[in-house]
Amino acid sequence: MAEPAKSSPLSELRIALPSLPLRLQEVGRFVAANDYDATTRSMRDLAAEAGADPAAFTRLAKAIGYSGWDELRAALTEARRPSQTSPFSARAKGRRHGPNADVTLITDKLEAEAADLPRISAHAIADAARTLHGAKRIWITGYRSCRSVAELLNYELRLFRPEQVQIVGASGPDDLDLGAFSPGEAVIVIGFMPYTNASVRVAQAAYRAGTTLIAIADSVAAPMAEGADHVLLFEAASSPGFFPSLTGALAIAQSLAAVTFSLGGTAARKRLQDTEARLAAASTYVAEKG
Amino acid sequence: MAEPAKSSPLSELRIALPSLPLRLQEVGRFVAANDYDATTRSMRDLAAEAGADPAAFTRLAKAIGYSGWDELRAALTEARRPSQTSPFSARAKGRRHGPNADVTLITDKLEAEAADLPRISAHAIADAARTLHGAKRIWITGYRSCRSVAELLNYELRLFRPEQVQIVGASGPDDLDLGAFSPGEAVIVIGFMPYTNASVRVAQAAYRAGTTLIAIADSVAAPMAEGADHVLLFEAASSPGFFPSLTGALAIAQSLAAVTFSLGGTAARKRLQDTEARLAAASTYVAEKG
DNA sequence: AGAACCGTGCAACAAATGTTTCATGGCCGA
DNA sequence: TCGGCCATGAAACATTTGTTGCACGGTTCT
Repeated sequence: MAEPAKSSPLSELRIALPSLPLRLQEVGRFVAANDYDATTRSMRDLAAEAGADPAAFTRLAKAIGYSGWDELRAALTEARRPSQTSPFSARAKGRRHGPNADVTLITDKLEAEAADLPRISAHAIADAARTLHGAKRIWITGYRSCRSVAELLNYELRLFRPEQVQIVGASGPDDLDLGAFSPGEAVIVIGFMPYTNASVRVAQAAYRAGTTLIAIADSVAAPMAEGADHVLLFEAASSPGFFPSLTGALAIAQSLAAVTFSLGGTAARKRLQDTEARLAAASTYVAEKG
Repeated sequence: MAEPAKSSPLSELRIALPSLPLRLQEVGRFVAANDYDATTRSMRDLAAEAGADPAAFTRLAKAIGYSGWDELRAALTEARRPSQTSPFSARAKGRRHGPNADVTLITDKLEAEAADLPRISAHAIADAARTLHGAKRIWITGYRSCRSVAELLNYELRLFRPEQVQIVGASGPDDLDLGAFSPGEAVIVIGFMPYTNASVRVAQAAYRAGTTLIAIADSVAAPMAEGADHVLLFEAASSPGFFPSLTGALAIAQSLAAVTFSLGGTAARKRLQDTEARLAAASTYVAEKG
């Protein structure tokens, strides 16, 4: 398992796709999108559903280096075969060094993050969401790496409450927004150790302004959690790697948005539909293929 | 006698098994034990491996109530189809509308996300990281909600490779950067369905420019994955909630950065220390209390 | 413009598929 | 022991499979 990994037939297909004739690209995409049917149903059957010529499948297979459709399909079925590789196999080998050290690192990291997720307090998130639901306005803060989480939360909340949500500092220096904080509003601060001075300043301003303060942090002792009405804890340091993990923080943010949306009921749903309709009208997204 | 509920073709088979002729029992057991091969390989092929007569398979199918082997195999194929069967029946059971509905939603969401993390391909990430390690320059793209993941990846990579990493469009319109792509560089595109037109444009530009294209997506059929040298898959839709989950994408990004850092060795470590020292000198962080 | 080329759909091909028939051999009841 | 029954394997069947040759239409190069 030391070699650069034999690429799966699907990735071979994907790599070759752009350099293929138009019609072959179509069927290639169809195969990639329906690879399970590709392994089970017949070539003519697939051709009928894809609205293409049966011969195109044979030609596609040959174009990406197989002797024919039969061989491509055989490769696909082998790739799909339920692997008997137990999730512990990688760990059982227990090699910390050598060519597989990277894979081991990733596996450990993912497993640690997966183990941390269920430890997040759902009750705390639900409570915080109720607060958000009642807030007149929602401010979101996160600096450095936490900025990414802040932006996702901002993005999702604005899908159904566009005028009431914004990132601190979005329209000018952060300091300008700090003065705008007022009671009845909610401020969300995201951070973990080492804590950024700026985030603590925001938290303190929020507290002094009498807003509802929600902290997403790695510890109740975090400085931005002081005086917070809600503290949502995640595990940042249990995962290996050179940098703390933000997976937990992101999961919290997503759940927070999901419950807030749920509390919003019909009104929120309508807002979301409006937003989606506007995006569709602007043809932001790639049209779905039939 | 009432007909047993025909849950799955396999259980039908198991029930009828004892009342079958000896030879048919053998074949039936073989099918039950190798149902994946039963759906993919041919009848004669199976017969050869089972050491039985091909006709026995037709007779088996008829004996348990199917019109022939074709129909039995079709039933087995449908039973094995991956998408519809969610690994967790949590979603199947009706969502409660009581006061605990929110907590249930969060718990389900976190559990689903935790279950998806270990399914991420560590090998694919390790391969992609090796590519990043050798890249002269790294471009990162992600639009709309994926922007958050893109920014985190950008942030972490810049900690130890500051001059060689940047987000597409960071210094002006995206289009300006597209022209700057050149071989030896790597372009990372993050996206999931529905796919943004802009991200597809970036992917195509990257492909045409001959850069190494790395796609972080929810499907190998994603348009930005076409022609990609590496595709890192995450599960976006398995988690409940009004919006797809980005937890998997974030986990991938973090692992990617971690392994790339690891490959960087001493040089990367030194760069990281320099960055940290600079941040400390600017007193970005709250001083640790003794 | 002419010619060479390529992508594409159609139709015919040989091979392989699932099914059925038939002959055989063993089993049990009369 | 004979006669009917049924399970079983081998071979012949019609169908479907994947493949390939061919002609048409469009593009590109000379």
